[in-house]
Parts: sequence; C-alpha cells; structure tokens
Amino acid sequence: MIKNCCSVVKSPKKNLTGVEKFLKIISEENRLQILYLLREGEKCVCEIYEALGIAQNLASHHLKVLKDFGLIKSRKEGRKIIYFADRKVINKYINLINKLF
Amino acid sequence: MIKNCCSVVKSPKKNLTGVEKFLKIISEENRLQILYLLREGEKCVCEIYEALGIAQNLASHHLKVLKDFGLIKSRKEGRKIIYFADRKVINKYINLINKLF
DNA sequence: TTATTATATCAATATAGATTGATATATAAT
DNA sequence: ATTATATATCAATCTATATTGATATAATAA
Repeated sequence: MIKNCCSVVKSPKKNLTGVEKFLKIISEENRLQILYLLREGEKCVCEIYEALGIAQNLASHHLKVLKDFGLIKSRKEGRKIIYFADRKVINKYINLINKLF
Repeated sequence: MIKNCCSVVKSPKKNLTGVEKFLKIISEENRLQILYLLREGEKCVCEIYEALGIAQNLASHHLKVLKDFGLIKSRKEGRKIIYFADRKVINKYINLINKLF
C-alpha cells in the first residue's frame, strides 16, 4: 500500500460486470449506427453497409464483433444473412449503465 | 450509389451528436471507475489513483481526458487538485443513450 | 457447368490511445 | 533556502483495433 496524503481505502474498485466491454463495442461509430439501424427491424448485410456507406467486409467485421458479444443475432435466408438486434441483451447493459450513473 | 440486392436508402445515418465520443471516453475501465468513484463526492488525485491502483501520472492523464470532455471539473485546494463530477453533462449523455436505444 | 451475387475471412497496414519513465511545476514544510 | 509533496506534462513504447485489399465460400441463376 502506498502512503500518501489520502486515507488508504480497501478494495474500492467497482465490479463493472462487463459494462466497459459493452461500452467499447458500441462506442465505435459504425457499430452504434448498426444498432440504431436495427431498431427499425432486421436487415441483411448489404442494406447495412449501404446505409452506413462503408465497405462490405468492414460491415461484416463489425457485425461479427456485435454478434460475438451477443448484441445481435442472425439467420440465413437464401444467400442473404439477416441480422437483428437482441433487445434482451442490449437492455441488460443499458440498465447496468443507468444503475452505474 | 451501389447497386445490389437492397433498396437504396437516402441519408440513413443517424446524427449521433457526440454520443460515440462520450461512449469512447467512458468505455475505458479506469475512467469508468473514476466516474463511479466520484459519485461518492469529490476526490483529490491521490485518492483516485490509490483507489484504482494505478500510477499517478496515468490517473492524471485519464482525469484530463474526462475534464477536457466536460464530464468532471476541478478546483485547487492547497497543493491538491480536487476533482468532481459534472452531473449535468453526464446526465445529458446518459439521456441521449437511453433515447438512442 | 459457368457465372453472378451475398457474405465471410485473412493478411497487411494504419491509427488511436493506454501505459510507463522521466521530468517539470507549484505549494507547503523545515 | 532546501526539502518534500501533489499534480501535470512530455516522449517513448506498447497494444488494440479499425480499415483495406484480396480471396474464399455458399447460394442462386443462366
């Protein structure tokens, strides 16, 4: 323990329960735009990258990040992949943020 | 405009009004911990870096980032600098996030 | 079968920002 | 005046991740 002007506090760090990871993921502009877009309903990849004005592979990358964390899900329809938001997971983190602040 | 399977949408990107920047700033664990700590009330730098278990200069750096964005303010007291949260600004962004989701 | 379309993946590069170490500045104490 | 304390700043390095270009895969159409 460091001795300085201040009283020494024990185990003061809040357990953030992954909320920082959520924040990191949605703090990327394209991903935030994707989540916002999916509020309207499910979209295929080409709708998403076109709406955002970004390259197809870049959209795929960001979709993977969002999906790996569980914020969105996907289903197959012919040769398209349709993505949609998982409101339950998203709401969980939004509630955590509101409690934190 | 790209021709693909999807209808072409006009100007679909949401104006995020700086919320991504806010999210980027609070998505850093140490900064989130600082904001959480400052819920208790104002703290000097040494209390903050000790509570977080990080180096003094690193704490100073993160405090600067938070302050430059307007989430915290500071005042001088002897040789100490006391930091405190600006709830008004923080709440503004939290409300934006809630509207966005 | 061949060509086209939609998406994903991979490797390389670019970039932002976190961390560290050293030092500067300002205040207070001796 | 010298020393100690509290904080900030600067330069260097490290690390994570966004972006790009090329290619792979899978489904459909011709």
